[in-house]
Amino acid sequence: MVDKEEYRARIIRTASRIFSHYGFRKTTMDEISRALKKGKSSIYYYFDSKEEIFEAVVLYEANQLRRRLTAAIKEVDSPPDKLRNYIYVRMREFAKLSNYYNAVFDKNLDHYEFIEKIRSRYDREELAILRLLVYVGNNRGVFEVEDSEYTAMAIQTMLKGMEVPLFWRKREIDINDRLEAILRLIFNGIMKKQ
Amino acid sequence: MVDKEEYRARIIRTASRIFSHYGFRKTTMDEISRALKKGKSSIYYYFDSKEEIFEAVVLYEANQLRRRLTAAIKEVDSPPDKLRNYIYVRMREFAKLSNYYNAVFDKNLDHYEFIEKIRSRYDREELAILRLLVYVGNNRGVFEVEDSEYTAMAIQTMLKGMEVPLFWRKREIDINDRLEAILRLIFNGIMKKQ
DNA sequence: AAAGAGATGGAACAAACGGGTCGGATATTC
DNA sequence: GAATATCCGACCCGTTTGTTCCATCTCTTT
Repeated sequence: MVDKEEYRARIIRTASRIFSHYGFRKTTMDEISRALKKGKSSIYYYFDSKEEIFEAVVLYEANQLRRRLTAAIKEVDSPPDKLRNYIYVRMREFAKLSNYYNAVFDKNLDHYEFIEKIRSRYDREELAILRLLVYVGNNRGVFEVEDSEYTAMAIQTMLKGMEVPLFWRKREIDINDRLEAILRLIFNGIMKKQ
Repeated sequence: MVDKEEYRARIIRTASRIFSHYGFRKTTMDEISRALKKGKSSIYYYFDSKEEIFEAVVLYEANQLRRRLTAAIKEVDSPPDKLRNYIYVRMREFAKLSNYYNAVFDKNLDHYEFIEKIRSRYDREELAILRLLVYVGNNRGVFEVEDSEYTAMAIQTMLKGMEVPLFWRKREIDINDRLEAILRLIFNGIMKKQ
């Protein structure tokens, strides 16, 4: 009763590890159960289907992502450092998550409208974070922008733009260069000239 | 005629990329052919079976490994640096190769005696490299050991010991700590005290 | 342009795989 | 020892996948 929820969590963590490596399609229930040292059918006592596990995993990963991003921001104090940290961690984490995306875009993406939900909620949250960062930096006089809201949206657009090659290209070419370039662009366009 | 061999090489490189990510079992012929932008059946004009491709890939990777290891040694001059470089690169490359191993140990390992051949040949080569490294270091007075041969064997044993958690454990715990510890051990047991 | 070798891919197939079900075994709780 | 919670072996059946066959296509060579 009590530890049923705990066991669900354990399944989620284990499945997450395997999903993130092989994607949804290539991960089998047999593998998950073997990793848990349980019979395949036992898993169905905790979850109704493979997809349900996947949903739970995606939700779990989304929360992890949120945790890490907020941690990255709290780690440093100045707004530019916060922003840089945020972008770095975001890149790193999204790269790790790319297997989920590949899994989703493999085929039949119709079944995964729940991801869109998570996604759009995350978008709103991210925008709020960016807006706050820009706003505070502006107040402290280290940034100098007209409108925090629209600047935050512009930054988010760039970040989203960086996801595309991350999720669609095979060869991981120049990701770091690209990251540096975008950071330079953001900061040179945002930092107060003196 | 001429470029048939070239095309085989291209298939090997492409298949290698996919195999190294998903292992033998989870990699499908369809994936390989799609990555090559060819029909699935066309591949069979160049290779007789999936296993034959896999064999070619393993051979190819073994050669790559050799190349990188010798390069790592040539990169620096002093024997301790050479040894450290060698071990670092060995670790890194073996970690990358772990998927091949997982593929092999998945099931039916009986079919893969050709890997044992490659492996034992590689063992002999590695021992020769280590022996030479220790020997030269000894001559230059930076190492101080009784017998190069047996010292080299001891080092090789340690390195092999490090493969075990790499290939069998799920969570990649403390690999770097372990590496550092082993490096310290080797050097403190080997460096000339002054 | 005919012939023929080199190369390609669509379609079909048998075998294996894999998600999910079911009935019962085993453990735990009361 | 009944009741309940948890686990699993065996099975089902639609799908996947390695491989083959054969019709086509491309490009020399004659």
